[in-house]
Amino acid sequence: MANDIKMMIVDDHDMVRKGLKAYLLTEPDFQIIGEGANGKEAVSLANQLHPDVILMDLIMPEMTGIEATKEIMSTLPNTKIIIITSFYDDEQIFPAIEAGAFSYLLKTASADEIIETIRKALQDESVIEQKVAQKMMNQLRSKPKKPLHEELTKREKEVLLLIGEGKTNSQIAEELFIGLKTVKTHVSNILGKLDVHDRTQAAVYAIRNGMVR
Amino acid sequence: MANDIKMMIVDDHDMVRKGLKAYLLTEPDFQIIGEGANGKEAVSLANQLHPDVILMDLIMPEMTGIEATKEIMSTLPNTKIIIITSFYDDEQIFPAIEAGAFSYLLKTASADEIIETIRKALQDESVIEQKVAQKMMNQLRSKPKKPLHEELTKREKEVLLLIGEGKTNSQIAEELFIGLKTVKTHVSNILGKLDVHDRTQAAVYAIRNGMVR
DNA sequence: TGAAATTTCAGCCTTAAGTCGGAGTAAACT
DNA sequence: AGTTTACTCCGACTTAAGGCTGAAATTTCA
Repeated sequence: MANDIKMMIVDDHDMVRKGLKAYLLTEPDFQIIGEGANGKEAVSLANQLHPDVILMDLIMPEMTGIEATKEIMSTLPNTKIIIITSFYDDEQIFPAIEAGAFSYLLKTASADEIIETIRKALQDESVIEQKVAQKMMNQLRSKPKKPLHEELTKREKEVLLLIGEGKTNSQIAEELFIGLKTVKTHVSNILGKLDVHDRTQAAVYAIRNGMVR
Repeated sequence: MANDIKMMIVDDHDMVRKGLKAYLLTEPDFQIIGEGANGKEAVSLANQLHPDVILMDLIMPEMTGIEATKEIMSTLPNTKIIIITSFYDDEQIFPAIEAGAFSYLLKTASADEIIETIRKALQDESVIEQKVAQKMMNQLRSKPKKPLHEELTKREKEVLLLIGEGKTNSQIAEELFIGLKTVKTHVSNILGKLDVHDRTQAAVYAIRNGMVR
């Protein structure tokens, strides 16, 4: 029908797409016009099909949900993109919203929550899952100064990457062709910016935030 | 029916469970007798329901799939546990098999693959996804010496867990009510067994192998 | 062009981390 | 009973890590 809501589902797990479909097709006016398994597919499908709503996962091969969101928003800014991801990659929420995502749900959400989120999105109301919002608040409360992580410089990211691989300062110095003292300076700055107390915590942080691998 | 295959699905994402169900209920003799959202639920449900097959995710709150697998295998050793997890937590395969998992699939698997894997499991044939098997081979090739990790003792695992959270030796000592020297001894032994040179590498190892979180 | 940020490096100082060797106790296995 | 394994702890020693201060060269950007 003409008034049906046209939606796309983007997730690299076929069975998650099947599950979402099972959720959504209980609503008579919901129509699923396309499915994608990664960000690239999402972009090209969106440009062909012009969906009203896109349900999108974040972690996908080829192109992440965040990159895809950015691209889609640049050509189809009226599309409501709803991120549906797992509890374990929170922290991604700020980049996601910055990229243009409209709502942010967890995969643990119930059918009703998802359906409600979609309907609200069409009326320009954002939904951010309580758990995620809570985490946001905690993060903001615990370090009111730093914007989550004070942006690391390019060099600092390189150093952090090597820390996350378990390298020592002198190994890092060799690898980057700089002095040991310089590495120490970078490490000190990194620890300060990430608000952790030693390299091990920095490594944990780096891994948990997908800056390594 | 009496000859139906009784199955349980364990995953913390309701929509993944829905998707799997959609897959499985296309087979007339498949019967889903229970669903669980974490390892603890899996254990108690399994003890009540005695399923033939359990489809289990690895990363879950409360109790991981690996721990749950161990517990279930200790009381119901004839249960076929099939791990269905995402591409991003490979490396887990050795602990999973050690724990008693029978087959190991990725969430990207198709309906046919999953159904086939279940039928083979009932005939005592294991299935390990090709991509995963490939990674296994690579890992074995790169370190043929140690049996992947010389078994850590219970205490050592506790210590490693805390290292993986970025704790210092004295913090660990306090938390476990033991002396600093004792912690150092444990750390030294852990580093030796894991064949790494410092705690940061140990933390990375622990995270990558799912011993933390 | 001038200001600000980044990258590089130095010295000094403190402490956490890790190694080595030794040792006692309790529990588990043979 | 005897042996092994795990857990606990000690002392002495070496080194890597990290804090603090200061500073020069380079790049970036307004």
